[in-house]
Amino acid sequence: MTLFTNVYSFRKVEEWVEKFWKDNQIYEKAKERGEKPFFFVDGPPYTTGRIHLGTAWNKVIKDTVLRFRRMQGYRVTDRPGWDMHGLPIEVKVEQELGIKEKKEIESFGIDKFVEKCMMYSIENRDAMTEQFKRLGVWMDWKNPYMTVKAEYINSAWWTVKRAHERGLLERKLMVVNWCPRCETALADAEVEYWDETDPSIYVKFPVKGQESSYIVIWTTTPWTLPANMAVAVHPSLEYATVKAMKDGRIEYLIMAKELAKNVLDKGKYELWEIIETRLGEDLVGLEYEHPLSDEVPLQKEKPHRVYMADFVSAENTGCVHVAPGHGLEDYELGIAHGIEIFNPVDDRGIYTEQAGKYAGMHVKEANRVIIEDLRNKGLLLADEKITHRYGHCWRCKTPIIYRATEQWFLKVSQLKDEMVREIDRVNWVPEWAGMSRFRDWVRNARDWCISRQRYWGIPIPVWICEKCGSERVVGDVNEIEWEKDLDLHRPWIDRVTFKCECGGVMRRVEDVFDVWFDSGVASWGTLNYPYEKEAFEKLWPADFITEGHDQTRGWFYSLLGTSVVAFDKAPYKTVLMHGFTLDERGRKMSKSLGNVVEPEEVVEKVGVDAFRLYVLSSALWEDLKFSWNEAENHLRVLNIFWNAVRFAHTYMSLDDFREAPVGEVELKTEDRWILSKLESFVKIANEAMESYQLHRVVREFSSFIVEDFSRWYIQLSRRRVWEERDSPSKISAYAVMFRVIKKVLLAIAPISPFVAEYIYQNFIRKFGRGEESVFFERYPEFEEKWVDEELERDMEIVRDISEASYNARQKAGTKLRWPLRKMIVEGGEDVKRAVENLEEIIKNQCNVKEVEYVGEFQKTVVAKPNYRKLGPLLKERVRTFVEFVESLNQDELKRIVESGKIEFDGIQLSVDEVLEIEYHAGDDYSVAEFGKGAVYLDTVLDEDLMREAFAREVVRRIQEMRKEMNLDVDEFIKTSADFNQSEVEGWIEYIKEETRSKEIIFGEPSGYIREWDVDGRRIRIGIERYEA
RNA sequence: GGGCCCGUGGCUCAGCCUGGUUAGAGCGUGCGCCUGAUAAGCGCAAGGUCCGGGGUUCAAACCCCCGCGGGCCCA
Repeated sequence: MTLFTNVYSFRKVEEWVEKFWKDNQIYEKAKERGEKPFFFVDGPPYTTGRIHLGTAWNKVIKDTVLRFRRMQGYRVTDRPGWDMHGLPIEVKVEQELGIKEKKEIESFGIDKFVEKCMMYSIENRDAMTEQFKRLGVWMDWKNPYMTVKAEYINSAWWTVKRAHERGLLERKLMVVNWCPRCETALADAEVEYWDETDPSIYVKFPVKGQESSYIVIWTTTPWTLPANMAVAVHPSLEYATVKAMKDGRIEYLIMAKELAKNVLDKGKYELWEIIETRLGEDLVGLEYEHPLSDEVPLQKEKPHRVYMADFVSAENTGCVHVAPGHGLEDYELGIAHGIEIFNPVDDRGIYTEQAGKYAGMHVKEANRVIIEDLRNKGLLLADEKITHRYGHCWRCKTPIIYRATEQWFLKVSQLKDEMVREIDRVNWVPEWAGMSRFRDWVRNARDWCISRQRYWGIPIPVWICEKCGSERVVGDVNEIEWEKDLDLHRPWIDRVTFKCECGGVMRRVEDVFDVWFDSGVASWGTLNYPYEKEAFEKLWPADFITEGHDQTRGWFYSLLGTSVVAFDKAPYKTVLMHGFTLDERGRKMSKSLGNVVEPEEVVEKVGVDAFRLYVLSSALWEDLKFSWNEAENHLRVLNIFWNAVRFAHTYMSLDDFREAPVGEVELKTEDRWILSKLESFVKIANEAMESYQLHRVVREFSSFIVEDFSRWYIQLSRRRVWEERDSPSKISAYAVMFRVIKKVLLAIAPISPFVAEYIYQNFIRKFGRGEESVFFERYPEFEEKWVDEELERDMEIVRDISEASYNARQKAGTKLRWPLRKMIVEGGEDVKRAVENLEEIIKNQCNVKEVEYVGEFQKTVVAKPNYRKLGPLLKERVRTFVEFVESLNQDELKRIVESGKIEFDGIQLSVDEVLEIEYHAGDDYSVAEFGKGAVYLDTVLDEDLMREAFAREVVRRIQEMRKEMNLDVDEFIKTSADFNQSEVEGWIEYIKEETRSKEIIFGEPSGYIREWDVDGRRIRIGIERYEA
């Protein structure tokens, strides 16, 4: 392939570079480089089988940071991780096998089921690995950490043992989120909330021994009523006993006073009055009969009373139905007062025999039956529907229930202070990610339920003696016999038993870990600690981790929790929190919305480098609204960069250029300027990379390449590359371009590695010396000695002046190709200095023969009377006023304008009102303003200028024709044209030189002939190859 | 209901931490220009209640408070 094709073909670049890296084992070599350790821990993606835009973004950030650190000379830990256990995969495998219930898994065979899960997760891992590689992510793909491996399981077991030793592991009855389909406990983090419509009922609980007297409660979960054990009221809330009539019957209802009207309306009571009020605390001890005691006979035996609780609020009825087996607050109240924790619901969400009439019924269908029963018994005060946010299982989307069950907990609520202390020591990017968001989350931390009643997970390493109940926590996989990773999983591990000191047999508890616990031990699991100790002792804690903001409550938290349990220390030093990927309108990407953009599609369309550049182009912690347009824009930036390099490459090749230090060549002003800008860019790039503000690097790169290098420096320098061989000015231009390209390349190599490596190999190493790979270079350092801030400021002004001059030309309709005699620049001292220092550049860029600075341009003030205002004011004197104004000379006018007032015939008038003031630069000048001044362009073309302009028009057209003929850049031609020689008199040599014409014949054109229209004038030009 | 974040031309985003000329860029639109890096590029123009309101200040897109809208997390 041609090394620098005229169009930047990212696909060819990627292919070439991929092959280069592979053939030369570049990654493997890079991995072995570096001195100081940089310990990175990969947040393990769950093995779903496909990466999405967010996962791609995540790994691109990681890869960029790691490449940057490598270029700084660090020895980087780049082990990727895979989160392979857990319900999501179990659910997928169940679907594949057509399994609907948990017990079918047992009949299918836990061993076969778990093997399937293993296979499935490995297949997914492989597919995702390929996707990540395609994004240029350099990680140790051959040696990832996997939560299913023995070494990793060992890390988890060891951690639990540590918790056990510190008294932080506890088995207790607790109300937990429960998925009745998956038949397991769920962590808070595994519950998803969305709107659900449920019953909203008001129920009357008969007060014991008082005819027609009731306590009114409200609930959205009628199915929990069979387990009702108490009613809670707020101690300081005012409660009323209401005498109410409905259908001719009188009832006495107890509820919060302020809510009574609302409740009674719902109950359609015809008449009512408050007969008594008392505080909640005075209701304590009041006994009532269970509303379903006929249906649930067990309830007849149990006591039911009113208790007070602070969690009660003045909503609904102010009396809260308490079922300690089905609610966390209920449970806590129950424990505090010794109320029985009654739970007549089994793992599948089906009532047990204890539920009497409802036994065998699913709780959700029982809702309806219970409501009917209450209605029939006259205990249903009102029956409505409510739409509210309700929790669901994150995997199978089944609505969760709350159940009191025996679970294993890590007592992290005891470690809150330590965790907060550690959070403060971490460098959070952005700062608020840790300081506000995460701190709040940790302050509310509850004990972490780490047990799940499932199959595909790390088995909880606790064995309990059947006889004496003593516990053994295994902290090392080698305490048991095993050969392969699967042996450590269920069901094989369940067959392992120990002999207890008492002579009994110890069996493992059947639970497996919450998957969040798996990834929570990653900071040492990735180092195989404690299976291997050396790396851990050298590296831990992590220098850097990064994940999306959902991981605040997820991985950031689980890592911190396990780490404080095990080491009383945060496992990371810097945490970068990034955003979510949304669609262009800011909505979540989802299959149902049909707005999912796959990373592959993007890479297909704009290439890996542009993709990476794009996703790193805006603040990382903000959500990324994916926009095709923006992605394509970044391809455009790379294309400009490519063209700039191609430009340099073309001429350096022709001249066999060899790298020359810019310190040893004669620099022109523009050279010193671009070198200064280059250093400013490098400085920002370093600072931004170091502080993980990757988007600043991207932005500075784009603006430096597009604005400074391509649009300005190369434009200023193009003529120099056409100078004769060995011209010092040409060599210095080459030297400067070489340095600029090299430093810029190195600076963005971590972000866009393919194009950087390509240019490095085919440009830098062609004209200069270099390492085997761009990634073996040091990240470019800021060299202050090249910075010239004054020059940068001057040039900024010059660019403004040039732009203004283009503007002025546009107004006057004078093409830039036409030379003009003179331009006057008006402005302050800084403008003066810029014009003086950079006069040549201005003349060149603005195509003027002379540029002159003035502090203030002499303008003519023109005052036009405003007749509409003058008429009513002056009536018949208007005419004399106008004559008066016309009689004023320039000095007088200026004075009047300055003072803002004009005296006429004894009255004072406001200039703003009666006159319209205009400033005329003179007909020959076209004016345009810029930030710090204005330019006045003399737009008159005299005959000399006309000839030059025409000559340039001709040159331009001959060039066009050369290109059409596909001539080589340095090929000579013979030119003929049908206009008169006198029209270009004085410019013939110029035309010959510019177009490499050996001769010009004025007469009938020959060779390749074209007719042109030059500003309305028809001319014919012919060119042909010159044969020497 | 609570915590955190975001709200800047039609669209995507800088700027806000550290207040200070006329609030920038790209895309899109219109009109031009340039061109041997040009299947490119460049300029100009139109387009902004910087979400709203209040406060602090000589001065607020920026700092503070209160709302509104969106996102994430939680209850």
